[in-house]
Amino acid sequence: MKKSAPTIRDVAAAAQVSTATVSKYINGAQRFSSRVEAAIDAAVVRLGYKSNPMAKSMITGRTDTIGLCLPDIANPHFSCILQGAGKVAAERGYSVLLVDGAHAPDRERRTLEALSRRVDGMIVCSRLGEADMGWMADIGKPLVFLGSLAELPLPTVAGDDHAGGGMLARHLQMLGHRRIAYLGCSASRRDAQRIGGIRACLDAAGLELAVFDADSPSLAEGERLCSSLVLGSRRHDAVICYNDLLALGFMKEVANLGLAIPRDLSVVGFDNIPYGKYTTPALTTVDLQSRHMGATAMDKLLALVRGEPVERCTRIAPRLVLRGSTRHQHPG
Amino acid sequence: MKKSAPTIRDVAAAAQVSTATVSKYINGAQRFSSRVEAAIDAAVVRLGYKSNPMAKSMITGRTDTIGLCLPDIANPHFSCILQGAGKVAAERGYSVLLVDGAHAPDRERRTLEALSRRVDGMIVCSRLGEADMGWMADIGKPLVFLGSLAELPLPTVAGDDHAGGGMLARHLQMLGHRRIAYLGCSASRRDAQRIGGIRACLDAAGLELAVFDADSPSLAEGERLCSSLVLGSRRHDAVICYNDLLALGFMKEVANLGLAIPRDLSVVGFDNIPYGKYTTPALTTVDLQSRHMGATAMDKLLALVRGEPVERCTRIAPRLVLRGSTRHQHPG
DNA sequence: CTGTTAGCGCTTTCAA
DNA sequence: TTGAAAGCGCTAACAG
Repeated sequence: MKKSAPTIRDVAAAAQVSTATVSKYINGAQRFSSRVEAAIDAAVVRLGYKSNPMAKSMITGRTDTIGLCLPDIANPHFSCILQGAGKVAAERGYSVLLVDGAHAPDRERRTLEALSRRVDGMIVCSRLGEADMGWMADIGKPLVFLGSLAELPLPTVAGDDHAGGGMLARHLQMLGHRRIAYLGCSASRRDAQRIGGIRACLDAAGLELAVFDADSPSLAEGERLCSSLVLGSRRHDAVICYNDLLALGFMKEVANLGLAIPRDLSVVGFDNIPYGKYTTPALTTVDLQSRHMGATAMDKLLALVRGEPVERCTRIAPRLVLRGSTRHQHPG
Repeated sequence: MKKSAPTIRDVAAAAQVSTATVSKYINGAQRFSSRVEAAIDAAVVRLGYKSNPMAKSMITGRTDTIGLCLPDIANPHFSCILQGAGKVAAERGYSVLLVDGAHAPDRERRTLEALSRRVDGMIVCSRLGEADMGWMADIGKPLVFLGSLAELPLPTVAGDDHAGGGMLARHLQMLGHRRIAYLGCSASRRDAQRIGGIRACLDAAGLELAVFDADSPSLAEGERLCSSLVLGSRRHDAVICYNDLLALGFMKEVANLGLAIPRDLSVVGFDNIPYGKYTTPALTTVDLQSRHMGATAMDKLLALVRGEPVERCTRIAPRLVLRGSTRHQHPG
């Protein structure tokens, strides 16, 4: 019976070499005579030696782990980002330490500062306002921010929300819609940019935009707010939702209210989550390329970790995905 | 300018006490005279001292991190499990190291063995057959398996797939369906149990079950296989899908083929992912209580980590959720 | 090519 | 109530 897991010292003793030799050989830092290498290999196998990653990390300062902080993992947009980032990390031999911002939105800073000591770098998507984020720049580890920043000099990966909003607005406008509403979520950091893109387009055409605000960008909120947009005094003929979750909830309730999409109104969203394709009608949306966004962020962060230079802002071009929830021809 | 982050030694020097005192005080392991405590507090603040978690872990052997291995994070069933587990972990001061089994299904063992050295315990959901999982019992860290096991003496948390299948079958049968098909996925470990529960129920009623097999439990596979069930020689009047993803894809394609649910056939699934409620018609399904399952597994694992005794198998009772994709009365 | 020698930052007896 | 000292398992100079 062994007292505990074998250490590098046990291996060195068994192979009749020094611990330094074992260390270098194990880490592939150096080659040795075949006799020595064989002896080490044998000892490792016989003892069932496994290097202790904590001890190693303490010395090297590297953990081969990346922290990923997302505001809501249950939102498919974010699970896809996670999936993309996780795939790249796995390919490069990194693990992912996940933080669900929703669990402790109040002490996000403390959580992330603690996290920063356990990882080689981190990708952060936060609902915090930019003014409350200054500390991120001083976190002491490479950090990639998911989303666009006006002032903060952090490397970012972001979709173009302004452009996406514009695409949606233009599309609806070309379809003949004139009374457009926006079901937004001011708690989310990209809300303002999306609204900006929509307004820029609508203003040019002399159209108004009625804005409604959800408490959270969720299915339930989409349902809850539906009637106030649809049965309100002003009859909107198109609704742009902050994201697909809101849009899905909204569409469901529209049907409950006895109206039909796109006959009575068009509905569109943001994100292109997989489920928007499976509703009836399917949801027209802006594809933010979540998976690609996650992969790109991880790529960029790992470059940063290696000390390579990176461009500060990486933009991922959005794409309009046309489906049944918008009319495909001008209304009569 | 500092050469590097302050260590416990710097704090001890600044507070004029020994490192042992600082260590014990910081960890709350012991109280000291108020003069000493104040001096340490002051030094910590002034120096901005943060304990190095790696060094600590090396000594204590604890990492305050739990490993979570899931087969597909993009599947809402699993993101909900992750969410439930992550919430409990966060509440208890643990971090979650996530492994997406899909990224390296071939070398799952190596990945998890490496992971085991970095965590205090792990929750694993695997598509491996039970025969190829013996090593999990010897991983050397507390482990909770997500799913049921016939032989392996691992603590588990699982839904009752057999019962769930039975509920679905009985429901369809009571609705008057007689030509029932199962769209399964033999690559998934729970497929056999679900089919077993369905068969047990149908056999008793002298009904046949036609079984089809998808390559993966995904939206796309549901779409792909739809026509072969629906337009095949035998006209099934009800289809039980292995999970909601398959069901959603299937339902979409049924509509494309010009048939109507539930008029022409009923469709049901497993999991109760949030999106099943937002299709038209909404999907009748078995709620496996994913979030609760994740939370329960984390709870159990943390008890194990603390060395507390736990019951070996925790079952979570499934619940039938009736919605529009099944007829609510007997057919004419 | 291989080994010696210092520690990394922290906890933990054991003494005082 | 406090501290001295001995490492945890490993890597990183620096010798030879």
